[in-house]
Amino acid sequence: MRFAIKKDNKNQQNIVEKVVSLAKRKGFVFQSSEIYGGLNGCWDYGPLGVELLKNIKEEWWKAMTYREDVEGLDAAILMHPKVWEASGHVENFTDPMIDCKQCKARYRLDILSDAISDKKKGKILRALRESESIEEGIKEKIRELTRPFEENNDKLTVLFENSALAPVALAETNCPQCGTKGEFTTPRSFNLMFKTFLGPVEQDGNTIYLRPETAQGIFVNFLNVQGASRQKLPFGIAQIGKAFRNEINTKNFLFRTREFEQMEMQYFVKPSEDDKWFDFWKETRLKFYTDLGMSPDKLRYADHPQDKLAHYAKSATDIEYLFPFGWGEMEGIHNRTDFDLGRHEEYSGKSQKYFDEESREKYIPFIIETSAGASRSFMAFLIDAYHEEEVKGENRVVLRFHPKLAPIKAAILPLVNKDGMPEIAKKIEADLRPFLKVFYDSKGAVGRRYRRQDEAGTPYCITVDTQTLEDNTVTLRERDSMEQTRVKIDELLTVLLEKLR
RNA sequence: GCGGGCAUAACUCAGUUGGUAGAGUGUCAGCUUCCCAAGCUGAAUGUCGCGGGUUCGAGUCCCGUUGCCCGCUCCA
Repeated sequence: MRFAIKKDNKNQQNIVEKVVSLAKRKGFVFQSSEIYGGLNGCWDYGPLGVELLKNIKEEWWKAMTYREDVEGLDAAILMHPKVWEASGHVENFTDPMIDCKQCKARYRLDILSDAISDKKKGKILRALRESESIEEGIKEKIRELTRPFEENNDKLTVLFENSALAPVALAETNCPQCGTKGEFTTPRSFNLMFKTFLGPVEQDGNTIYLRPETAQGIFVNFLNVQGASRQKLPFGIAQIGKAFRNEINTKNFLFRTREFEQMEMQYFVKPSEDDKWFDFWKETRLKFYTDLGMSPDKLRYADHPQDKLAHYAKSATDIEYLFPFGWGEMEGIHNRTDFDLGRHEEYSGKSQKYFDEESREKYIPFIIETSAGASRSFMAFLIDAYHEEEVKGENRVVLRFHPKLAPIKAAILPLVNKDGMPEIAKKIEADLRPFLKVFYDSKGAVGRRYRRQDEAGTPYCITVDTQTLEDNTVTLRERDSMEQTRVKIDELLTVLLEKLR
């Protein structure tokens, strides 16, 4: 999750702006709830966008589940609250944080509380009790909460833990770094998980979360899938789905959003074979992007240094793409060891061990995770495809998608709107439509229609012309080279299916 | 969360010291058109992001708010 910024790159930044503008105009991406002023960090996929996204997911799904050793899964977004305790998400992301307005230092509230001496806490308490600017109701609350700790200032942490009292207590507290008194922002929880309630009543006991990652749905189903599919180690479980993180900041168009889609595959291996499979998937996953036409020189691995690893990981690598704003993570490959299954065994009380027939041993498998961002890949494929070039003094904008990813596979165009050409073109459209996403366009000069398709990334245009009337052939115009060949109408589907592979 | 910039038609933008909202592109209808966006004719579209305020009068000035972009912070 690192993010390198490339400075002084106005030109490159322009490309994001151009792509965002094109994305809206052509119907790839719209801002969520735009007519109401937009919703921070949320985006909608339009007609072309949803096709591109679907194609990316489909290629990923094939790359994964068409293997004999990977099974598919689609787990619920809502999961038992204990899952997030076991995963560490509850523990690691519920800390209220505050900033000193003066020196901008940021503190976890409990750590700030620890940094204040017991004597000082007692002083704060006295100040609060005597203060004339505090409402009687809050004073009563202070007395009620602190009465049990009158003899023991150490327990006065409660002043900072209670959400009603914390702002009052902070007003009497000095910043440990700069010493300024009471200049803190209001405490806010930085837990990244979206909360909601199961059932109609909003109360503490029924709090549940929107999943912040899809991985846990796979972990808790490990033995279900293994048993049902009769897979033996090593094998994987693949899943595509939405995940939600209540990010503090959203950023860079689709790069950091609060709602996003993941394409995750968790590969379960013998503990001794973890390094081997980590390397295997690292290599395999990079190839996925280059096979779909992404520029190899804009892709790289970014290994996480050993001392910066997440609590669950033994080793980790990101596959990064060189976005116009710098290198950014598209996919993470992690060796999660036996951490996740071990924790779920501990928290659920259900054994998560796998019985290895060969060695006659029972053990918790290690997990190699490949976790790709569908939304981020979408953005990378879109930006990577974007090209501007000069053709006869004109600027041509063309999206050079790999044919497998192109939203529209072919456009059918009558050269002119007469002499029976539209009728023939309509017939071709009807014949192709059951097999391919095609588009019919007869409006304006043919050159203009070609350019419209270039902007949509359509790899082929089929043009019905005078010669068609004579010999039943059509012009097949290729997007990138703009070259034209003639193809018999009868052979069109076969030729296209071959070219689009 | 902090600091800075921006917000006018679908897109890119203009709009002088406050005085009835514009251009280009695109879109649509018709004509024209035999291969790479600029032919002809016509048409539609904006409570100038939203909410207040100042003023006889606000796209323009002030305050707030939302969104986008940049930097910092954050990103198990």
